[in-house]
Amino acid sequence: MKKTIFVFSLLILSLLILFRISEYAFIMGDASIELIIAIIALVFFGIGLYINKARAIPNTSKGSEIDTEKIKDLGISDREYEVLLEISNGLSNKEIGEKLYISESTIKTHVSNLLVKLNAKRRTQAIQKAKELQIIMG
Amino acid sequence: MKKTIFVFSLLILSLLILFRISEYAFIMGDASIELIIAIIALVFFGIGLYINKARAIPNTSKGSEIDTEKIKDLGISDREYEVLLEISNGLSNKEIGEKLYISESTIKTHVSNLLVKLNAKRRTQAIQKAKELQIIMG
DNA sequence: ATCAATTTAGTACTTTAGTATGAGGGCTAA
DNA sequence: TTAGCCCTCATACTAAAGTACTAAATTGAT
Repeated sequence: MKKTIFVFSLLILSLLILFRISEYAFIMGDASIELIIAIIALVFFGIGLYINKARAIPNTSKGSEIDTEKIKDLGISDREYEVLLEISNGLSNKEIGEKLYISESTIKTHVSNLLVKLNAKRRTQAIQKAKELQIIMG
Repeated sequence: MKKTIFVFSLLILSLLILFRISEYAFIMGDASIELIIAIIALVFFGIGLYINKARAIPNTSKGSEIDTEKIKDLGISDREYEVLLEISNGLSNKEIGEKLYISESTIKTHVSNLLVKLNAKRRTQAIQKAKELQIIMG
């Protein structure tokens, strides 16, 4: 939700800025207008790409966005979610610790909390449940 | 592949057309340049959206089929594949054994073989690699 | 400033997972 | 029939994973 708002704000902002640039184009002369148009085309092309990247990558046909709300409902903290992602990438506790620059011991704490919150007995089950709940991508 | 070529051809064509339009803009007068820029922005925004949609769809509809050939190429046997599926369902070795009516010890053998064949160190990594190879569904 | 939640980390312990090896029986193609 | 793979199971390990605490520093909100 916040992301969508952010993206559209950015879009509007870009529009305003580009109109500003187009005013300068009058001063600079007609020769550079085509270049500015090309830049505008590229920028909006990029924005178009970015927006769909955020919502088009995942598993099934349409409703494949990550349910940020559900993560909060489950009481999963930011750090716990990071750990969850690394678990689904197949990393061991030790490897996750090294990647996030914290001790393996801390990872164990996070994992234990995750298992309770996801009602899972094992990390593999946590992966499966997290996918069902659409809080991670398959 | 053909789609990508088509899309990029369309992109280049659009660019040429838009430059043509920009020439008319000189004739039409400076007042409409901002409008043309807006149109260009919108068009390329749309193209950006379309491209990612075009590559997101095959990722789901086409890419969600199981590659039976690859399973054989990896030398994964029928029984091993069954075990792999249960692993991705989050079951423990003991639970898999009970479900398939064989001992946990046998499951361990299958799992060990799977890990070698999938070049994985852990069962979680095996899940991730199996997905990458499209031999199981996400 | 205080309260609640988060993040970090430790110890000590139990439980799964995974490795290495051996071994018997079944099926199939040469 | 023999060579080769597959499935089964076992023992004896080692290595991860997970539990159950305790506890301190940080941060955000009231």
